[in-house]
Amino acid sequence: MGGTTPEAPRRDAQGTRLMLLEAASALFAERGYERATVRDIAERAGVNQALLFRYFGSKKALFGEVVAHDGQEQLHTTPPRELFETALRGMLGHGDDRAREDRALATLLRSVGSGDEIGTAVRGMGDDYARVLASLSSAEDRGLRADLALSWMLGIGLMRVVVGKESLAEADPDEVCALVTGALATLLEDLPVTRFGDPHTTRSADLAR
Amino acid sequence: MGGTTPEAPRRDAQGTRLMLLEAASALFAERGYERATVRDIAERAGVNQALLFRYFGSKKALFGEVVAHDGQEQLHTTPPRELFETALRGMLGHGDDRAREDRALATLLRSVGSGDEIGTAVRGMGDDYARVLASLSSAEDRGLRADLALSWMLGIGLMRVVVGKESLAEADPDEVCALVTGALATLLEDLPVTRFGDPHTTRSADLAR
DNA sequence: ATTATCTATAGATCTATAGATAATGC
DNA sequence: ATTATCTATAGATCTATAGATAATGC
Repeated sequence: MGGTTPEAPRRDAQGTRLMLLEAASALFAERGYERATVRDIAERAGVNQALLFRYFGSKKALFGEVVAHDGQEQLHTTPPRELFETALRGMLGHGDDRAREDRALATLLRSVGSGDEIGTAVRGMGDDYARVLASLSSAEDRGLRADLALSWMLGIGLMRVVVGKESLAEADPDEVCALVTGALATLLEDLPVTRFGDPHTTRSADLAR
Repeated sequence: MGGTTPEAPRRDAQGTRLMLLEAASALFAERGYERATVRDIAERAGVNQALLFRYFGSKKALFGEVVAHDGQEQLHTTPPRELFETALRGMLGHGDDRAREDRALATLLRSVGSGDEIGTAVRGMGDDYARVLASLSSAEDRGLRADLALSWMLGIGLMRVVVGKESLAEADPDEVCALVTGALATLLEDLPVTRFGDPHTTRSADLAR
């Protein structure tokens, strides 16, 4: 996390912007919109908090950029068929070594109930995920089925990341994936089912990172 | 909702306490812990905000009482086998005519990410639900399976109540129940499966209220 | 007299801005 | 000279408390 400081010049608007974006991405995912204060974000980025407003205008605008960027990143780097399992494994992984792509849904979760405008920003990301998942079914109600699958993933993230339920936190991610994808096979017929202990399907998502 | 004002005496500590509890229950479910301010709660109860601190000590303590009470109410009035579908239908119902029992999980959802102490208060309720659901399976990993089922219910509530996804909001509750309980049949073998259009299973939960 | 209720306000945040300071590029 | 960065602070909340006011019971 810290080792890649790119030896930036002392005055670099573009670099400072990126530092703020990265710090905001991490803190929003960690604490949600409201509890991540602009002062905390600026401090983590190593700059003064006034710069946040200079470069992004407002806290809300910064949040919008973070959500859009992080969400798109995971969507664009993951094949549709693997999206569900990749995102699910991102949720099941440990909070500390969470990669940037995996923050997107955690940010959504932790920012729930932070006002309507935030909800709107967050809804766009959910829509993008649901659209991809809907392509995995040919049923007439595939939109509903995709939303149900996404709901499950978010619910698991909710229990794991936010509520901190032990049985989910300590469970073998392979076993969780197997149970979930097995049950979901009736909903999304084109979803690859993780078989418990199958080295190919269980590894492919990990390698994709 | 409003019509049952019991013509209370003008000075009634016990009555005021209950008014505050009811107002807090509604507002916490509507906005979550942080966005429901003590002033809003007091105003809704029709009393001065200082009384909230007199009768409950702190906002956190009030939240704890609300969560404990509302959660227990639904758990005690619903048979285990019907708990999942009843709670799920409570999530799918409209926000306005939400009954008191159905607020419990909505409160949990909207208060996500509101600090560790709130998370702890809320975790207790989740544990109670999970314990009941675990009794519906005889598998060795029934704890995990129950948590996964609860996760799904919360995730659906998240999409429906908080994110406001249309396809879930507008979908026929019967159809949603059928899809979910069908997929969950592999997880909790003792869960009654809602068949689409079956008058008995689809009504029983509604009558239970 | 007791005590439920209200007034007034302390004290702690948090977002956002105006304007001063200082590091760079010419 | 330009502009990235920082200082200082306005202005808006929100929780919580101390003490005044007023409605009840004896």
